Amino acid sequence: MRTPVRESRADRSRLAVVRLLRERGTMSRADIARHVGLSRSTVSGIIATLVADDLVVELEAKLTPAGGGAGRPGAAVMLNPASGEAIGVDFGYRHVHVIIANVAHAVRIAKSVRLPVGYDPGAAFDVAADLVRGAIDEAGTDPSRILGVGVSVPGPFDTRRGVPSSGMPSPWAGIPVAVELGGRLNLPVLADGDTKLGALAERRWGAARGYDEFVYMKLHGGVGGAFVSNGQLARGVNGGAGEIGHLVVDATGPLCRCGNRGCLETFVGLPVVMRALEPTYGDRLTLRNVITMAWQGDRGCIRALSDAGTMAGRAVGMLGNILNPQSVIIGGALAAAGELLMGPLREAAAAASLPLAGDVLTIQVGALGPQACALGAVAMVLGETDEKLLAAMGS
Amino acid sequence: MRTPVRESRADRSRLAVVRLLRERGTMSRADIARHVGLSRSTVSGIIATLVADDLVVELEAKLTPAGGGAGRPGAAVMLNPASGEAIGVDFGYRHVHVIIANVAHAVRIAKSVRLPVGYDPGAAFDVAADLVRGAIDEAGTDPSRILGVGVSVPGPFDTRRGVPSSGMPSPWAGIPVAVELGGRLNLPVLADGDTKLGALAERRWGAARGYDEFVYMKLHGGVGGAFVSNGQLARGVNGGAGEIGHLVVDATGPLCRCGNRGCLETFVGLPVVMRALEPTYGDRLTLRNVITMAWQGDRGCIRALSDAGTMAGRAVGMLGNILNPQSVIIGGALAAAGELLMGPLREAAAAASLPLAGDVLTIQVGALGPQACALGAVAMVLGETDEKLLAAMGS
DNA sequence: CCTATTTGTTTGGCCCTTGACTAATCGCGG
DNA sequence: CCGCGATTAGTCAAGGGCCAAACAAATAGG
Repeated sequence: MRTPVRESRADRSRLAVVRLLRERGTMSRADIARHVGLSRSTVSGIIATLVADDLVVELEAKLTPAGGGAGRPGAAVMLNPASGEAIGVDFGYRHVHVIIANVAHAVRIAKSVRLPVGYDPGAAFDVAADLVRGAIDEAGTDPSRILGVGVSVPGPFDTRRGVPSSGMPSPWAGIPVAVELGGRLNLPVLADGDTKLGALAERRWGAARGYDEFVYMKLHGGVGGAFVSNGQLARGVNGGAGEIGHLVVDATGPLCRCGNRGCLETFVGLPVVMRALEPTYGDRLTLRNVITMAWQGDRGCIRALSDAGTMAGRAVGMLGNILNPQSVIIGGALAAAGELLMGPLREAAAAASLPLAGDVLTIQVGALGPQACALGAVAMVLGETDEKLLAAMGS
Repeated sequence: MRTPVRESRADRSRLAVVRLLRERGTMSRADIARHVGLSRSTVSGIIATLVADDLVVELEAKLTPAGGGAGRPGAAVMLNPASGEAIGVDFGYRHVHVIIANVAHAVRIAKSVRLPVGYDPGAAFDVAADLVRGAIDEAGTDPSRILGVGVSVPGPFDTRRGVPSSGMPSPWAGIPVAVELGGRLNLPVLADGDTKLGALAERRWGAARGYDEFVYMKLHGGVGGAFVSNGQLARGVNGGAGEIGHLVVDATGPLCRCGNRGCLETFVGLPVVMRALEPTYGDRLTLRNVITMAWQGDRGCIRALSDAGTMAGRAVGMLGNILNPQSVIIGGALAAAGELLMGPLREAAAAASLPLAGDVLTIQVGALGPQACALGAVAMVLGETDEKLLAAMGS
């Protein structure tokens, strides 16, 4: 019971080559052959057809051979940057981010608009659609060259049904995101959960490049995450895999809206951290303020960040013990606190880790910052669109 | 950098067919073609070569066509049971189990010997080797027809290095199991961790048949487990993935040898349960006694099992929330307590579950009982041996 | 009996690999 | 500086694996 679509071997090979080029940028034909598992001669043929279709260009630059020392240098080939662009939309905790990137995954435009906390998705679609149109204008891109729009939605996402999962009460639950935004933009739209896309982006272009076993942890308005094992993103049955916000880190802790006590989300997460500082500093505080004040030595801010780090670290330790990843990548707005957060986090994680897991585990800050999820959305579009692109060119 | 071994497409196709037949038993050619993704004509050819090599036999029995109603019935083909047998050895908490099964995965012999708790692996190898030789004699199997021996070792296993992982202090840590037993038996030996093999067996022949997202939880001397997601077993970097014995279920609980407080293993697990009953019942109690006494209404025994179930259920809830599996399978000796354990377990799991995860999660007792790990060892041998078998026959 | 449906087999043709060959570079010794 | 072996990249011809399409066989249902 495989995929019922009958795609020829040739098409799948072309697809594999394009995907590889997308991930690695420029490569020689021999390099491609090694990575994709085809022979050099076959790859040469495939590249020839791709060049004929203007999907791939050959550069003058020569690449040093694989052996390092001697050997004929390879001719660099890459995806033709002019062959298309993809748009990433990230509906965040209180922003919408939009980026446009070309098929070589170079970001050309990045825009952002602030939204009120707890905004209504319906209104946000309108804002996002305007933002996207503005970005397209600004980039001067012909709409026909846009391969698609990827959307990052907060919280878990049910990929099978194509809507945000309706577990916790959320304004996004059950909203057909792709349909809503697709209708407004008249472009193909794909959607997935923010943490899954963040992990995808960090794996392709960020701190988890080449990792097959890692955990992505997003410390933001809420707390979420994603697990990659055997090089594959775990989704679970409903898209709930990786959702670590309600992992219990202290069974005697405060009540959580989920009905348990001491969920990670009751200790970490933007609103919790800010509320802890509110009695002292009032409610006009931003996270950016807190971080700079902490760097300047403010004890309260330091403590708020360090407490969050400690509890997150406990969760990291537990996840490390049961998943044994090579790395845990910390993303989300709180990650901007750097060592103020990561120091206590690492310490707590080390204390909770078994030697088996802890000895190999590295804990890193994500490399893509606030753009991670939007970049993941772009990556999703580029990955999913390859097939259509090739099919269209096949004529 | 794929696998450097160059195996021809033809070999891989043959392998896929054999693997499928191993999993499903008897099938028609058309059925195989659908499942393995090849065309009917190609499968016919492959089956012809396998029949010529005596690896596959065609039965007189006819199978009803896929459409249900009309259509020519298919000819049933299956692996030739006479083409080989595999041996599974399970080093348990205080037993060694040995089984012999043929390539159609029918168990022909099952033997078991008791060992002292905390036995020395060196001595256990001798016992196991004797047991295996005895089983071979009893089965009247020609040693040349034995494809290999699979060994199940307690605790995590580092597949890359081929030895039990050396995280917690364990008499098994670092022992080259395959070499030790292979030297004594002069047969090819493969080894892996007990929980990984238990999960493999439950997935192939037991309660998790066809599941691509599930958690296996072994409640035995220690507490361990395994995660399957996207149809693949998670191993992590060191084979530590799935090791849930030190998942913290109560941060204020008793100290654990790992240095944390309230690990699952401090509440569940055979020694803990028995020790709780020791003041009242003395130390001559066996788990079997406890279970029968509990069924007869003994409040102490009921409570001991129910307490274990409750704590295990908390862990199940947490794992369900972060992994979102379709099922959690409970194996190990404690699972024999049935509803006495599972009732409280299910209740605690339900209380801790988020709706997103809990609504789809089923919690079941493993179907293979104490043979699970030995059967997994057999499955491993059969799976790994296919390649050699085909290579040898290719001549 | 006839149609619809599915299975198993046969045949021409495409995709891919193997092996050999040429091209291009590095490192070495002279 | 030049020549030469070693090594790698890219291309070309021969052959094998696999598929699609057509066909024969076998059954259910009307």
